[in-house]
Amino acid sequence: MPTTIRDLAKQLNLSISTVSYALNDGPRSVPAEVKEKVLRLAKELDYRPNRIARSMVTGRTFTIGVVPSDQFENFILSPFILDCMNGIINECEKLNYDLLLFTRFSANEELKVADSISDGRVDGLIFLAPLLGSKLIEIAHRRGVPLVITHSHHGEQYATYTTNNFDTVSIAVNHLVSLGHKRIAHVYGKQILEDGIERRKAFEKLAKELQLTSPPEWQVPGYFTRENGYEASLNILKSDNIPTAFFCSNDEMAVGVYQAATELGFKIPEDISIVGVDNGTYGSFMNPQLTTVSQNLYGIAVESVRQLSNYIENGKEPISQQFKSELVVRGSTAAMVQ
Amino acid sequence: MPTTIRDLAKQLNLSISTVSYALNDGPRSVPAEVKEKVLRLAKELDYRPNRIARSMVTGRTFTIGVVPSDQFENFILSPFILDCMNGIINECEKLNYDLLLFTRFSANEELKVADSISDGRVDGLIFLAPLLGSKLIEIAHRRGVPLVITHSHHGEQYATYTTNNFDTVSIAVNHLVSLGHKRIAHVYGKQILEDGIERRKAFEKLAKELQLTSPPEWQVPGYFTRENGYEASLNILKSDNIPTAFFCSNDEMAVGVYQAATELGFKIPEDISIVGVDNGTYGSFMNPQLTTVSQNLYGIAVESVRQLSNYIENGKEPISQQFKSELVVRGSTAAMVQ
DNA sequence: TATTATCTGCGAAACGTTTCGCTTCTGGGT
DNA sequence: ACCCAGAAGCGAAACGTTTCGCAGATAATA
Repeated sequence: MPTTIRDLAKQLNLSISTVSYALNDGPRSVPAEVKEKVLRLAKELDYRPNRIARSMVTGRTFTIGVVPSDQFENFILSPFILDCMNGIINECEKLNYDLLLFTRFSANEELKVADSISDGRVDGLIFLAPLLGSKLIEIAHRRGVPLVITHSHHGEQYATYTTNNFDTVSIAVNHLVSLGHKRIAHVYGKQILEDGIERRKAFEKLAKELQLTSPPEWQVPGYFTRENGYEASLNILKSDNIPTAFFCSNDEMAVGVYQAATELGFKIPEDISIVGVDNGTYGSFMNPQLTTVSQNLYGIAVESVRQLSNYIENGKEPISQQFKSELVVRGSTAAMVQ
Repeated sequence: MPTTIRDLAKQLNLSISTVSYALNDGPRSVPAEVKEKVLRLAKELDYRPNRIARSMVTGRTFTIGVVPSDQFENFILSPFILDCMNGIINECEKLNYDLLLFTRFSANEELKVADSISDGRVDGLIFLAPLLGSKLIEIAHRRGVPLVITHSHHGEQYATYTTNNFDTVSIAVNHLVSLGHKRIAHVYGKQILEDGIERRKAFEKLAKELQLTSPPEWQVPGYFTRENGYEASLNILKSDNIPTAFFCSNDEMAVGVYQAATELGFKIPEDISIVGVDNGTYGSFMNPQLTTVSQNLYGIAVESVRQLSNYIENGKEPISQQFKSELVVRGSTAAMVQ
């Protein structure tokens, strides 16, 4: 029972089309007085256009869909996602898009989810760090939904916004090496996420090249979560063979290492140096503040929205981009004392 | 050019209505063979119903709108919001709703935002800790959009999901008192948010009742952000009159106090005890882990979604609820040593 | 004055569904 | 043999917009 354009037309003895032109300032002109009359009545009757009906005919929704990585409850809105979302949200606000957050990521219903993200409710999709095996992207692409991907590649045909993981790891490890560390452990991330896999490979390569001491038992899975980072590092720190530094494939796991270290009486950075990856906002919450490699999560998010929108609006193909990582030295790393 | 129901009908020499009944299993029956035929072709042609068109006729969107507090860039997706959103998202997944995140909260465009949240795209709205002066709620209500409010009241007519702020503060302060603290500072939150105002009043009342030492210069604005919490507490800690404990109206400000204290060489909790409010997930990231009063952010979010959905689906009026606060003792508080 | 543009405005189609009202057919019960 | 219920299926209305094709009136051009 909200006011419709038909109500306005009837009360003013005008045709629907004329009213529509008046309300939208086009695509045809209407005399100023008519327009004023229409707008006045519209205001009086609290008329607001039904977006669903408009979408029906225009095919546009002015909504962008965000598809977070499926399958991991903790990943839904992790601190990592928080920073991505902040960028997406702010840019969407600027570009006048709203955001449809897809919440049904249960892996066992992949086909349902696929239908859900391509049922006409969004103008385009942003995939946030999708899992490697996920078929969602391929399906959405085949169905002609404009899309971009962050923090993962998925083949040449997609526009992706990423950082170079080898550089990222290299920056972190070289920072530690420059401080005199040679005995370095690696808490690595999920091996079904591109970042997890690549960073692990990078660390292995660098360990060899730089002749680090990092036996297999020092390279442990933290699955990108604080809890697992804690457990994995606890085992190492309890053993009789202890590294002088930890490289963690993301900041959250670094938090876990902080806890394990503190619990066992190690001082950071005096006894143990720790480096993370991401530079999430909460890294500066930590005590001491975390040394990390910035991924520019915010910037990546912003750029992906921009390119997606530019494609939707102007048909300009989005261009993949690789962002630079950057060392952020804070309080969790220190030079070795012999 | 996606397949439509009309395409299916044409290819099968059936009417549109019959195809619709077959696809939806009702509301009328179709013979098993016909149904099978339809479903097979639908699959073959990758048919999926257009949700926009369906919404057009059913009036339902199976989407819930989330309206974060307007006006504060930092508040968009603060750690506080993170925990709320986690609850909302998980419950929406269960109940098969998707989430429309309204990102256009610029206060100067309040009317536009009002139109945006009531233009037919959502079945209902959740307001997250709305500002006290915001007219959005009233407008949406008047327009007949089902809505619930978290972390704020806005008059009897609304369903609200909150905690008792007096209890919350009382729990925190009494914890400190029981540890022997009498000299307590308060870093308070935004005074345009109900929680900010009420907690401040509660602290003032309690300070009087419990005969605490807490001069005006120890009651400082932190605006619910880390940065401001840092600055406000830094001033106090630099003065020659120093409290033995800080009560912070949320966890984020407590982080700021941690930093100020650490920077000036105070040890937590040996020199200074700190209590926060919220029990956000990142509280346990801190070192030492933060003693705080749990607000059950997650539970509040879940319940608000449930009630909203129950209203949408079954017309059952949502019932306001006040949640219990709970002390979470961790490492940032300790007994006074004389 | 005759001819063309330009301005107003209307009616109707279209977007892709759901669902109501009808008609026709089938089969079971008297 | 007759009646009636139920099944099967169709056509069309409806949801609320946008926009195209027309037509009549008015103004500008020759």
